[in-house]
Order: sequence, then structure tokens, then C-alpha cells
Amino acid sequence: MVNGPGKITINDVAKAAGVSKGTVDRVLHDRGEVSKKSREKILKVIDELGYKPNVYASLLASQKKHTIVCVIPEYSEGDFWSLTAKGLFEASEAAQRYGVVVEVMTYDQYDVDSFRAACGKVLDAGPSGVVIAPMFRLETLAFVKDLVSRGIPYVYIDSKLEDDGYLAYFGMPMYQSGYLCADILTDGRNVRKVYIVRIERDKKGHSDPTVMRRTGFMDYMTEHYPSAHIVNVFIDPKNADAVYARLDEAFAADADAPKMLVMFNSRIHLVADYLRERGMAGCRVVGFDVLERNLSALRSGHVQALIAQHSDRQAAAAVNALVDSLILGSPVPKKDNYTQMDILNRYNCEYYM
Amino acid sequence: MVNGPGKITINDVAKAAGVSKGTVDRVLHDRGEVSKKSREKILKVIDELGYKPNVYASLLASQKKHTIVCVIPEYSEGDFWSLTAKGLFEASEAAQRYGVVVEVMTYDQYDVDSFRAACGKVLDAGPSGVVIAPMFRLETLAFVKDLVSRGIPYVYIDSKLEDDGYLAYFGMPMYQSGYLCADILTDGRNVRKVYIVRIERDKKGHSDPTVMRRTGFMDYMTEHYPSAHIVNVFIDPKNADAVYARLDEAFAADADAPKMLVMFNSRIHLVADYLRERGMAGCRVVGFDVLERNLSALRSGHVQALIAQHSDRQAAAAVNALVDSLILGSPVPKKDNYTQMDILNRYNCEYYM
DNA sequence: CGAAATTCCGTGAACGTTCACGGAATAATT
DNA sequence: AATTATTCCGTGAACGTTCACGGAATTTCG
Repeated sequence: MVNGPGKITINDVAKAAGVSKGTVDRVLHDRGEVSKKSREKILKVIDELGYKPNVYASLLASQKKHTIVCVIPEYSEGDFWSLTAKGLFEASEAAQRYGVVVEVMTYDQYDVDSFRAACGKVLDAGPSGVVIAPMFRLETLAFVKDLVSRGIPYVYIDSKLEDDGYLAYFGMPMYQSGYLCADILTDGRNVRKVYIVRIERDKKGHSDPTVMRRTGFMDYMTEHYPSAHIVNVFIDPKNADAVYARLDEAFAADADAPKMLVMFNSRIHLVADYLRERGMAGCRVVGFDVLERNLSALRSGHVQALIAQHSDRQAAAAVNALVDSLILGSPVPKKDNYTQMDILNRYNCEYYM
Repeated sequence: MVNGPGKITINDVAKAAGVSKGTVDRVLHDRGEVSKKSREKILKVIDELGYKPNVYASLLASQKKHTIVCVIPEYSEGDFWSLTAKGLFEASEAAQRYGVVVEVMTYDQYDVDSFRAACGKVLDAGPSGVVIAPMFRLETLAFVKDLVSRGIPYVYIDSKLEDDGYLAYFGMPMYQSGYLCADILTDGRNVRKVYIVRIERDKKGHSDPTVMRRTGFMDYMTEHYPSAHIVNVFIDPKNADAVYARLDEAFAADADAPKMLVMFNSRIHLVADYLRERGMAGCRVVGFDVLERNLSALRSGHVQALIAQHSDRQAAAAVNALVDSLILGSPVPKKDNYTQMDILNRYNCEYYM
């Protein structure tokens, strides 16, 4: 019941207060031009009658055009960010019902300048709210400072920064995901050596989003397997041959012993491909995120477990939080929303999406 | 990136189709009194223009009051059904925005008559839609027949029956959850014996909701561990002392060997309590559902894993599906919605809710 | 063929807000 | 006191639907 049982309208309030609905509306929206006396009277009447504005009528009448702009890394079919994009599009559909337009703006996560450019375009678009998946610390901080100064609310997804002007955050607890990963990988077994496959990337201006995850992983290992040998292998994901060469090289010492392998980003499928190619069985392999390629590695048995998050839901939740606060004026219930970490294996992965 | 605001109104459609908005409205709501020709033309135009009705205008104009009644087993703080109830209340809040009232009606899951009574009250309330968590097969079938005859849509949660008049179903794939459970319990270990702890319940008129789960479990075992010995232990959950006695008795043969234990309902905490009481360590224990008591058993290490479902989200999804179909007239996208099976251990359980 | 029945459709008044516009009342200034 | 500024407020037209009403067009039938 939108209006409560009594169905009290703005007209009822106006009548009871001896003014017109226009005046009531003015105090309702703090639009000024109302004498102190009327104002107080109206407020009193509103309270007494328990008047609750009708959201539909309000939304209908105020043809406000809200735009929410989302800034995320470029994506292509099947990769990590495409899932986030999917969530954004879903939320966009729902938001349309409220007359809210959702725009997605992408940037090259390996190119600071493209991020700066994207931010500029966002500000030009004059959005009512912003969703941002940050990859560059300094530039993001500068950007949100701009947003704050313009009174534009923003919410972080995926990871957040240490400022606290954000309306909300939706993402995975990174440190804990690394800790959990180690537990799943080792799983009470004997552990002599663990390979961490990492990506060589252009480090300048770039903050590795998985660093906390690695920290969590390492902490678990030093707590539970202090004598285990941790080997880092760096690969260039863009060059398949080089990947294989690197792994061959790393495994040369004990070629056919079963291994423990882990990656902290979404590319574990690279490792799975390698293992299949080389016919290596019996390895214990754990990775992150539900890309289609990772799922098939899970099904084929080259990966034992994936730790996943519903980044589509996170994205949608971010948009919804913004819509709620923008349109309905409802306060955001929780600022930091750590989404659950899902453990996927071959038996439950089919029901994940 | 995403469509602009729904600029297209019913008037635009009317003009483009060469009719009046009244006629368009009639086809939008299947209110009849429209010639086949106009109808088709209008439908075509709607599709071409991508017309989306403005929910708010619609809600404003049609001062309809919808009520959704949910029939679920009685619950109390912290038990399985309280989570479902929580989801219902959350959805209720959202539904209020659309002027939809959500009512929850409970019945004693061990008493057919109370279920019958609840159904009667539901019908009296004259709801626009019903959410139902069925426990009694025959009575539920009779009930939904009544609903169908009155044209009241209903959706199943938790489990469903073999009729197919339901609008949607939200629940866990029970068979697979048992299969998964066996995989997690055994986990590549040697398995000689597994204890299944079950509940003695008054069987009359009662269909055990976990039977499919048990079947899945057993299938896994015969496939992977054909020689394993499966022992069923029956307990009465209401009598703690008797539970302990029964377990003592069952374990008498090999008292202090580490055991594998499993329960297919939400009461694994009973087993955990027993193990703590008896100081038995090193057992492998797997159960279902995220009751607070189960979570603390997980934290304390007496339970290794829980298989969980977001029954709150299922409940909310059920209400939302009904709201969508009632208010927005949008068809339900999927009839059978099998929600994901979450694997919880001590490292990821804190982020589950 | 004409009247009655039936089918189909347009009209316009709600629904409860928002907000621009213009005017009344009051205060400030000359 | 007359004029001008300022403050305050009422009016009414949107916003995009829904749906009752009445009438036009078409069909049916004697």
C-alpha cells in the first residue's frame, strides 16, 4: 500500500493546512518561497495525517532524466569484464522503468590515458551517478574528487580505494579469497611445492588488482605450510607459445611429478590448456572467475576448483543502489558489500549461472 | 550505449497504428473488443517502436490493490524456514512500491490439518497470487487445483510437485545436491564406511523432501565407492539425550576411528553438538543449509562443509516473479529456476549472507 | 431491406504529483 | 503616499496510463 491505509494525498494535506497543494509541494521539496508559519503548519499536518507521497505520481510528474554512467575496463565476449557488463545491461533494463538511462563507458585497463579520457567524457555527460571499477589509483582518486565537488554520487565495484566519499561498494573480499584459495588448493594434502602463475604486465601507474589476494594466499601458506616452496612463474598471456615455453622451463626440474598450480586472475584456462596439450594429469589446479573457458577446464578435469563471484550481480546491485538513492531517495543500507565467494567444482558448476 | 529513456508512449503507438490509445490499451491488457487486424497491427508497431509501458503511469491510473499470499511452514528464529521468511519480507518491501501487499501464512509441517486450514484461509483472502512451499503432496495438489480454477497464479519454492500449472519454481536441484555432497564428503579419500543420520518422522501423509538428495548421494557412492559401507542412523531431533544414545550405539563397534557423517536436512548441528560433547575429532562431516547453529559448527571445525542455497533469494525471486507478472504483465522468463549450490567451509562462510 | 444485435473503437475524465506562471500581500524605498 | 521590490502563494497544465461510456461500423436475422 503505497499511501498507507488512509490514502492521504497532497490535497488532503493542503486542505487541512489551509493552503494549496503547490505550497505543500514546496515544503515537501524544500523549494523555499514558503513562510515560516505555513511551513510549520504544513509539516505538522503531514505528521499528524501520516502523509506519504505517492512515488508513482511523483515520478510521473517530475520527468527527471537521470543518467548513470558506468566506467569499466574494455571487455570482449567471454572475458572477465563481459560478465560485469552483462550485469550492467540487466540493471539498465530495470532502471529504464524508472526512466533512468544507464551508459557504459570503457577504458583500456593497460593505458592510463584512456582512463583519463573516459573520466573526462563521464564528466561531460553530466551524469546523476557513476559506477566505477577502478584500476588506476591516483587517477581514480582525482576523478572521484571531481565527482564529489559536483555532488555526483558514485559507487565502486570490483575493488575500491581508500577514499570514503563513495555511496557504496560491491565486490569480493580479496584477501580472504586468496586465503580460501590456498585452503582449497592444499586441501589437507602434503604440500612441497606450489606454482603461482602470474602475468607480466606493464607496471607503470598500474596497481595489480590481485595483490591482496596473493597476500591472503601467502599468509595461509606460511601459517599452514611454512616449509612449502612457492614458485612464481611469469607469463605473457598474449603469446601462447611463450606461455608454454615458460611453463616447460619452470617444470623442467621435476617434469612429471603431479603439481599444484594456481593463478590469481581469471586466466587459469591458460594453464589448463597447457596441461591438456602436454598430457599432464594428476595436477591440482585452482583458479578464479567463471569465464566459459574456465568452466570447460573445470568440466574436463584440468582445473579442480574455481573461486567465483557473481560480478554480474555486483554490477547490477551497484546500479540499483544508485537508482534507489537517486529516484526513491532511499538511503543505501550498507556501504561496503562483500559478496560471497563461491566454490565451484565439476558437480555444482552447471547450476551457477 | 543502452537505450535512451522510454520516450515512446502509448499515444505514439496509437498514432503509428492508426488507432486510439484506448484500443492500444485494450490489446496491451488483452481486454478484448479489438479486431484481429488492429490487434496485429498494434502488436507489430509496439514491437517496431520498442514501446515499454510506463509502470508508474499505469500504477497511478489503475488503482489496483494486489495481494500475494505466501504459504510456508512455521518457523522460528534461526531455523531453516526463517531464512525463507526473511526473503519474503525483503521482497515484500520492494513490492510495496508497486502497491502490492505480501502476506505470509504458516502451517505446521507435521500436521496436515493445519496445512488444509492455511489453504482455506488463503482462498478466503482472495489473493492475486500465491507462493507455496509444499510439504503435503495430495493436499497441495488439491489446493493448486482450486487456485487454477480461480485463475490465481502460483509459484513453488523449495520443492515442487508434478503438476504443471505453476507459474515458476525456485529451488535447489535436489538430486545433484546429494551427488555433490557425496563428492565433498569423500573428497578423493579412502572410504570404508559412511554414516547417514536421518530423522524418524511421522510418515503419514508426509513426503520426505530430501529423498531425491539421498538418491543422488547413493548414486555417487555406488559409482565411486561401490564397496563402501553405508549405515543409516535414525534419530528423533526433539530429544537430545535420545540422539546421543542412538549415535553412541551406532558408533559402538569402532568407537574412536575417524568417521564420515552426513545429514540431508538442515540439522547437521545436532551431530556437531554430539561430536563436541564426546570430544571426537578428525571426523569428516558434511551437512546442508546455513542455520546459525550450523555455521558455528563450521567455524568450530566440527563440520567441514555445508552445502547451501540462498533460500531467502529464492523466496524473494518467487515474490518478484509474481509481481512482475501481475503488475508489469511481463512473462516469467524461466519456469524452473534451479538455484546454485553453494559450498561453504570455514573460510568463506563469513561472507555468505 | 430494415431493424436489432454485435463487434469494434474513440473520447475524456480520472490518478497524485511537479512546477512554471502570474498575482496578491507585504515590506522597502523614495 | 505612491512606487518599487520582495516574499509568498494559488492555479492549472502537464506526466502516461486506465477504463467507463457512448457511438460508429459491421453483422445477423426476420
